Amino acid sequence: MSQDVLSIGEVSDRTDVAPSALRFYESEGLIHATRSDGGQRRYHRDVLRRVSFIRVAQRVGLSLGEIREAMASLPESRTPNKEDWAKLSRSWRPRLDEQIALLERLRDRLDGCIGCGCLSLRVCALVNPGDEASASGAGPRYLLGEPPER
Amino acid sequence: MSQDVLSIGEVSDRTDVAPSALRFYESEGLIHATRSDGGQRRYHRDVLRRVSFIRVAQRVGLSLGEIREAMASLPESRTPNKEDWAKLSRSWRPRLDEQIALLERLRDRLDGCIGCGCLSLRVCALVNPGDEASASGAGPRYLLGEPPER
DNA sequence: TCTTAACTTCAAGTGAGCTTCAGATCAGCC
DNA sequence: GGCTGATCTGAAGCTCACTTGAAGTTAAGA
Repeated sequence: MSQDVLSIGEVSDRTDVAPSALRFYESEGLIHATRSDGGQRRYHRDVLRRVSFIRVAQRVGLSLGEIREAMASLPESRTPNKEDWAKLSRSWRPRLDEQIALLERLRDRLDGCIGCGCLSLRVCALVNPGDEASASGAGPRYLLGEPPER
Repeated sequence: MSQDVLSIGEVSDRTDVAPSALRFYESEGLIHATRSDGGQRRYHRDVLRRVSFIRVAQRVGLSLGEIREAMASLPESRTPNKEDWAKLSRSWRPRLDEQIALLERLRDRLDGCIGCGCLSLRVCALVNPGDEASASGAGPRYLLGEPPER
């Protein structure tokens, strides 16, 4: 088949994404397919990039909903080009930086913090890393010099 | 109540973990409680540390099953001390390092890779970061200098 | 033409990690 | 003793991201 259109099996083989997942993505509005005379899915090569984008975006931590939203910003009037995709994924940068920073904090504080009483408090930055208020406000007690609980 | 034993509400308040989740953890064998005469759960202060450990371990990416397994290595004969917990969490270090490295690779290659044709191939390291064979074997095509697909 | 692998749909199932609900009981305080 | 909020159990429900199954159809190669 492989000239201009791809069957679901070919897309599956080339993206390493199961046919069932591709059908699921279609049902969720993430990818699109035309149909053969007999009703089988026929994909434009473009879908390979979309599927790959989905997989990478998932690794970045995006939900399928967020990914659909992100892809909605691609140009509809023409096939998205390299720069369109690159622009889209550059927007992940802050998110990635944040995630990396979180993991590094986790790693670097592990030794000093895990065993201490502060872990039993809801204000600890390790336990509630997303809690900005606690991080800059009340603050992790072990950083503020409060005695551990026990 | 707060002297030596804690009610489920108190544990919930202090760990910011819902009572339903605490019951669930108990049913999964992750934490333990004694009972009052009337049958209500009574927790030893120790449970605060266990619950906090569970939450932090989840952030590191462990499943509840792995966490249960990890905690099984804690001494049963005595209340685990700071060093016991610290030792346990130090074992996360390689895992954290690995995760951080993965995200950094992702971040650093994003610009050069996302838009390129290699993303449609199953060998791309961004798409299949866990695939050791492809990473060191066939290798990401964009690194090997193959022309992009389109 | 025949064969058969690949494809179709729709509904139901999976697994992780909980939450919600209903109806009943418990515990702390006046 | 009585009130009221906290807690109990067990079953069912939920979200996410898919997979599986059944029963039937299509399409590519000999």
